[in-house]
Amino acid sequence: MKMSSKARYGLYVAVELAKNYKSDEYLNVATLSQATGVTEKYLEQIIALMKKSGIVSATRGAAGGYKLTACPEDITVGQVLRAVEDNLEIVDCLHSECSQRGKCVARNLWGKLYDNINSYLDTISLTKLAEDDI
Amino acid sequence: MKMSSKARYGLYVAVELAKNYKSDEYLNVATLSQATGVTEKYLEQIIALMKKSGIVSATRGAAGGYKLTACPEDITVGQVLRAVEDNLEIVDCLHSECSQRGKCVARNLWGKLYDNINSYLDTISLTKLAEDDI
DNA sequence: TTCAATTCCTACTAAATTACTATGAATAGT
DNA sequence: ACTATTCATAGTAATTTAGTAGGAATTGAA
Repeated sequence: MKMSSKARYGLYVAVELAKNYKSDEYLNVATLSQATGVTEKYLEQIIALMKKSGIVSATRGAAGGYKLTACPEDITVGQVLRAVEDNLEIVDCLHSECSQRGKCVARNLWGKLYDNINSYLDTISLTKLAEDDI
Repeated sequence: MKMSSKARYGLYVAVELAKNYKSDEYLNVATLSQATGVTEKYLEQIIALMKKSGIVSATRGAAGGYKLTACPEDITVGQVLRAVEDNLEIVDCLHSECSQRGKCVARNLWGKLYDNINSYLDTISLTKLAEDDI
């Protein structure tokens, strides 16, 4: 059970955008790539997921780039990770087949664990994360 | 971030052994395979991990097999998962390289999340799991 | 002491997933 | 029109997961 690099990079991006929030300017992917050490092309894909989930907005062309759609106090680490890590879901036996068909002892457990993880992650805002106040 | 099949199968095995705990007899891998629907050879490997971590003991030969080393009230889901899922550790940036070298904002977060997950998983005994009292 | 039943050990392999790379179209501003 | 940017999508290499396979070691019973 591991966090993907997308999860980590997603947080890096979120923190950079949080730092830039007050300026109200867009940060482009080249800048974010430099700040985070992740290639531009990979970041594009990660940021696309964040955009899709609504925590980031974008504009194209000169002076284009990305910014947060809300202030960093109001965006949580949980939101970022759920956006970026398609699989925060721990296990997909909720939807798919299972050798135990219905009587799986783990099923309920995974659900509760998922809730537990998310409610923790949702207590941490980007501001807190950036300040390492966790 | 997904639970592996080993994690799930490990729990299946643990529950079977828990059910059998009172009898004080050993359950062999063929029986466990039938009960869980997992191949014998794969189960062997999984149970080996549980044995290595000390929650299961074994004996060979006729009437051999496996049993729990403690009563099911005293063994937690956390113990099983840590035994079986080498990677409950979420991320290994604690030991290895990281594009941010030291100033990684996520590092502390992963540690706290790990603690959070484990302390939850350690509140659930095998007895509770078997009864779905989670 | 031999035999059968079992665990134990370790190497191999196929499938899936992750972590990128690559190409180019669409759009916004000057 | 031109340039700077995001957006969309396809491809690929590396890693991990999930499982197979073969046989050695041990135990208990006849």
